[in-house]
Amino acid sequence: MKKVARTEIPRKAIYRLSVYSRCLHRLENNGIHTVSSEVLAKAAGVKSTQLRKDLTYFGQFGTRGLGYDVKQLIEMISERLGTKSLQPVVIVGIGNLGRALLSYRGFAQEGFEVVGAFDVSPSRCLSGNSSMKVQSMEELPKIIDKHFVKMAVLCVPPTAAQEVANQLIEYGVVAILNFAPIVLSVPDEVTVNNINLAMELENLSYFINE
Amino acid sequence: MKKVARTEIPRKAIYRLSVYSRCLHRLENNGIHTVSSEVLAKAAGVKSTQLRKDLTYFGQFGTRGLGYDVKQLIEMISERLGTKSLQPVVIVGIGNLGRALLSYRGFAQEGFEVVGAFDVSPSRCLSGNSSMKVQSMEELPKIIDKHFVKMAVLCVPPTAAQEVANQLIEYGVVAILNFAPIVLSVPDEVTVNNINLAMELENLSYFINE
DNA sequence: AAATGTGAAGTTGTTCACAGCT
DNA sequence: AGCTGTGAACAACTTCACATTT
Repeated sequence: MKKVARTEIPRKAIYRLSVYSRCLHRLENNGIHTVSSEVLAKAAGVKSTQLRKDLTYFGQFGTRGLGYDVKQLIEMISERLGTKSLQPVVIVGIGNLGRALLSYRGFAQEGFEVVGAFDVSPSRCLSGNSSMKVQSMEELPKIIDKHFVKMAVLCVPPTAAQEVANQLIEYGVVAILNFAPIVLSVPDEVTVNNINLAMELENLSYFINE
Repeated sequence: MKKVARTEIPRKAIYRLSVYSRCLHRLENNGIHTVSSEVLAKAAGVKSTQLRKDLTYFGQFGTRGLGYDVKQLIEMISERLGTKSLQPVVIVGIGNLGRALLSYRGFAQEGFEVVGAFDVSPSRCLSGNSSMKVQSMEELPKIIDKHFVKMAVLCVPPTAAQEVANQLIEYGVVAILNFAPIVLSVPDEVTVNNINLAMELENLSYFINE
């Protein structure tokens, strides 16, 4: 029975908030201080009515006849998304994908700090061009505790994914970005976002046939 | 006015087809030949009514009182998804992510063959543990032509993404898996699936706050 | 005049209830 | 009896139309 007030905000609206945020940053960099829903919506690839509706889920931020204050909207969104302060993240499973994510500069840019990289056999993982040391799974609880980690990126093989997820949750993680192609079963209070490359490709494949 | 009959199939249903397919393969490996919508739905993490509805978008495949023939359903789905034969794919932009995808074994497993890897400066890309040679962008049209490539994975920096997408489309690509965090504008007949790591993280971040 | 905010209408997707096979 | 297939009810999300504010 938690997130009562929040549940009524469509999940898709929250995704769009991220898009708006990116567009707003571009506008800000171009020295633009005020933007109408019409213009921002176009930049984000949505209808202006949808943008306005999305924003009203969180309050009223515009000035009628004028539009929205770019800086203020950015503030508001990053507050609502919880990206105002650096969010600590661990990456578990340093195979090809895990390694790529470790050296992905985007994390820091978007307000996430990778505070740990873990693998069952850390020695196997040539850490590549990343400076982060890969640690064994035994260190996981320590690091999660020390940095108050709430978020994990899961790149282990599908066979290990559920077990590792269970561990993460036990140690206090409440949000998992799951790259393993299986359906994780987790308690209600844990949020899982799945990224499944094979599924995306198969989906595209469908649309190729006419 | 194309895909008239297909447009009415919800895109989400097509994604779920991929999930069902994976579950069915697991069942098949366990020597199970027949499955009810109830059981398969549970494995896929959906309601049984939804599974049945999804399948009826494509026809009738079950036997009342009995269930579905596992093998036959697998056949049907792979046919509808267009994964019966190997689908050729090119990867453009061999940075960290591109390199990871190049050495990702999942592609072949799921019916996709990477027939080319491209980058503006191929020499920069230490091809890592993959055996595939990285080629310069000039080779792109040749390879697309030679292998009848319809699908591309786009891993270039956001500033280059639109331009490269335009090229791909010009050369005949009609489906793009886009990792660049921008909204690509493409003609109607081209399908784009976006994967945006930052957005997924931000989205999770929202759910961490209670 | 210009642009937001929002109830109501419309659209899309999901679940129910049950008829219809095997 | 058991389980699929499906029209109808329902729920979620999007778009419209317009009242409201600056």
